[in-house]
Amino acid sequence: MTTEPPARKTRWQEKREASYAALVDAAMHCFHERGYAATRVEDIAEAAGYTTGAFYFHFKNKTACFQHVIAYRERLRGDWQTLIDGLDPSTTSLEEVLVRLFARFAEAERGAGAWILVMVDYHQQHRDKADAEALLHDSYRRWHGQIAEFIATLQQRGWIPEGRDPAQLAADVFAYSEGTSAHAALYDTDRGAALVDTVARLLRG
Amino acid sequence: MTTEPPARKTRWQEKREASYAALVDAAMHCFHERGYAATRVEDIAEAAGYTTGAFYFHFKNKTACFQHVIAYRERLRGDWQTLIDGLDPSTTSLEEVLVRLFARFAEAERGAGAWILVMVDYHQQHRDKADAEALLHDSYRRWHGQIAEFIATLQQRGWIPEGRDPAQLAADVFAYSEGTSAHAALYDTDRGAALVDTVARLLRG
Amino acid sequence: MTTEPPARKTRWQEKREASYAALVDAAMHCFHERGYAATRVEDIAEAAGYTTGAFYFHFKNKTACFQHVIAYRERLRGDWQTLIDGLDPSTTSLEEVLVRLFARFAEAERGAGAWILVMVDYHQQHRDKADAEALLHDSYRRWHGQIAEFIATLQQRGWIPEGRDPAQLAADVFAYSEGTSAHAALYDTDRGAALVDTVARLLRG
Amino acid sequence: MTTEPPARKTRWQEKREASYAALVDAAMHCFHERGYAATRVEDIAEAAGYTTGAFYFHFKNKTACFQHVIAYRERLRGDWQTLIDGLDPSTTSLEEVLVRLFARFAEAERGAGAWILVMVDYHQQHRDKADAEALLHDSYRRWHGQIAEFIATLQQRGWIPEGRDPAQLAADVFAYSEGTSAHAALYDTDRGAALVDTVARLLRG
DNA sequence: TATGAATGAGCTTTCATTCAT
DNA sequence: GATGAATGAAAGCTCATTCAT
Repeated sequence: MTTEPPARKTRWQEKREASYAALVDAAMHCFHERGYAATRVEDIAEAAGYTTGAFYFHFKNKTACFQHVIAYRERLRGDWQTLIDGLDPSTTSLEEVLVRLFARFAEAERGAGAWILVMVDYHQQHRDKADAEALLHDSYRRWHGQIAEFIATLQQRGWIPEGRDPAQLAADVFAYSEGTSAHAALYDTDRGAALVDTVARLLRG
Repeated sequence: MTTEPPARKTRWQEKREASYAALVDAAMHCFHERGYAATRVEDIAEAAGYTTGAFYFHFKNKTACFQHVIAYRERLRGDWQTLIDGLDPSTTSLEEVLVRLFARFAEAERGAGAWILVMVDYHQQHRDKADAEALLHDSYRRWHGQIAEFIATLQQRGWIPEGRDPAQLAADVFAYSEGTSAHAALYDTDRGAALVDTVARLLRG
Repeated sequence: MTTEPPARKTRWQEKREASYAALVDAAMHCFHERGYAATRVEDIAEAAGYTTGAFYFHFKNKTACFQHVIAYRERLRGDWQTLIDGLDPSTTSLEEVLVRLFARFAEAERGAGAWILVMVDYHQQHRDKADAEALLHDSYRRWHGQIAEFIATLQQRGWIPEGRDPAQLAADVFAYSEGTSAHAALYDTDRGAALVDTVARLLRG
Repeated sequence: MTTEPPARKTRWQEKREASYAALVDAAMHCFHERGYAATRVEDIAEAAGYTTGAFYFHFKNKTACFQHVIAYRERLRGDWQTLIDGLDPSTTSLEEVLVRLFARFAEAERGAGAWILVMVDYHQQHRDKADAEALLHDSYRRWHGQIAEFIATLQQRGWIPEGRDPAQLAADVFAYSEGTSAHAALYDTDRGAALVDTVARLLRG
């Protein structure tokens, strides 16, 4: 009988979540297109169809918004490590696995790739603000952890030789991948060409 | 008879060159410490012992100043490719060469390393300004060209197997190196550890 | 037969009055703690256990709310002039009367003393808005009138000499009292010390 | 021979001091007319004939500007305590002294009287900012100290009976005076009427 | 050459108020 | 009666750049 109050609350909740989602997504794309510093709060709000007031209803400030974007990206990434479930080295080469993987990431990023640039931009604006930087570290740790796990699986399942430390391989592959991303964006370099090939070389040792 | 005017002119020139040099060097260090966007013109002038007026006497604007810093860094780098003149694979391992190389670069940078961060920062502030970006491309081309040349020499002199395209190897090594730099700065990651080792692996194929 | 509608109406009225009372009281305390300008409408609503919407149901705007607080304070003050009913100069000294009086006011204020600060704050935000200021004048007139009446009684009942104009004495005592309040708040001065003593001197002439 | 550099420096200095003086004076008048909170930085700059940028060249922020205004007012006040040098109780009554004194203060304030209102306003905006408040305390201490000294002189020179503590008398007179100022401004009360008379009563005990 | 006061556009953030539900 | 998401108009402050000297 008293189902109305909860229903009402849900309405607000839905509305709130919808506008929040729109803002976070808009923020991600604005940051991607213009960089962190050059993106004005108003740009984000406008891109989401709201005003700056709405922005500050959802986020304490621009920094906080960025941190929500980081979390959003992790959610988008999903559990990509299951990508090789059911695959086998005898039928699917390492290169093929990598091609699928990068394709998956590209798709999950929804057009907002080369994110390393945004991370650098954010970092440059928050030098020596310990808590703002801590977020970056945590984010890296999670990413890196997932990659290392995945590499360990590749080793166990016979795609690549065992022996090398998965954590180190993960750091290498991650750094190389982001280095090429950055160079492609900064220097108009061709990233795709050798990416898979070189990553495969790194992994095989 | 009229030896004074030229002498005076020289004095002025010297003074001018001295202040120019001080400003460019100060700019490099400021950009390194705070990033491009966060560095104020006054910071640079002050660090060099001058005022903003002097800055604008030497540079059209902040962007132009950055471009002079880029050129300055190239000058600092010098002709590092001669580093292996007189060395031999039989007495000096590839790893040793790389260690010396990175040491040399570190020294030439005068404490202003992880420059990739600054490049990204600059890039983010100049999106879609064709001429500002062109500078970056040129700068990359020169760097990359030198590295490729050096790698070709390593191949010819027997440090690494021939066969792979030096240009591609250069791109890979460069990207990997800068990726680790960025990760070290952003995520408080340990760069030195595997750097030489992984670069050697990349080069050896 | 139709006893329900009136009952219901009463319920609503009660509810309405309860929330109104809560809001006015919360407003008084917020204004006291943070000043008029620095108090946000949301602060008041929150302190009363409601939301801004409820606030605007009861008050046209922040200014109107303040005016209700003024009226509330007058109600709280009550008919303090009866405080000396039954007392006599032969058994109760002027100083004793004053001590009781200030104690009574302090109690009625419910912790929200030094109200002069809030009045000034409100006044500063409403310069040249005639109607907003008129409220202050009326409020003063009532306060001052009550004090003058009380002083006249003190004269008639023999606590203080007759002769001086009660209205002027009231203005003096009021101004002195509020001056010390303000100084105590602004300059961390000790108010209590000489208050009663000096007021007594003023009254005795 | 080399008198030019100092001369040049003086030029800048003069210019700087002129604009500083204009800004401080404009700030005082704006604060007086609109209160502290309601005065925008742009109002001050504009009133002085400059832009907000110039304002921030001279003051770190609005708070700092206010503090300079406080110092300015102390300078304006000058050494008013010498006002009775050469006067004598036998030829000049206490009331006459007070009239001259208040006239002197009114003149020194250059139209920016009832400053207590601005002080309250400032105080309300800086609650619990220890350093901002410390300034108020210091300012009070100096004012109060001067008044106490002056009252001691009045006692020694025979204008008022000795016996009462000059510090306490100073606190009383100061509080009363500012209380009437505030009431006059807030409640459109007539201040001048009894001011001198009541202050004299307070001083005579 | 170099100074440094001044400009002015731009950005982040706050908050009284509204309104559909 | 009450909710709370959203608006929009400020306001404080920063900083690249200019210019008279």
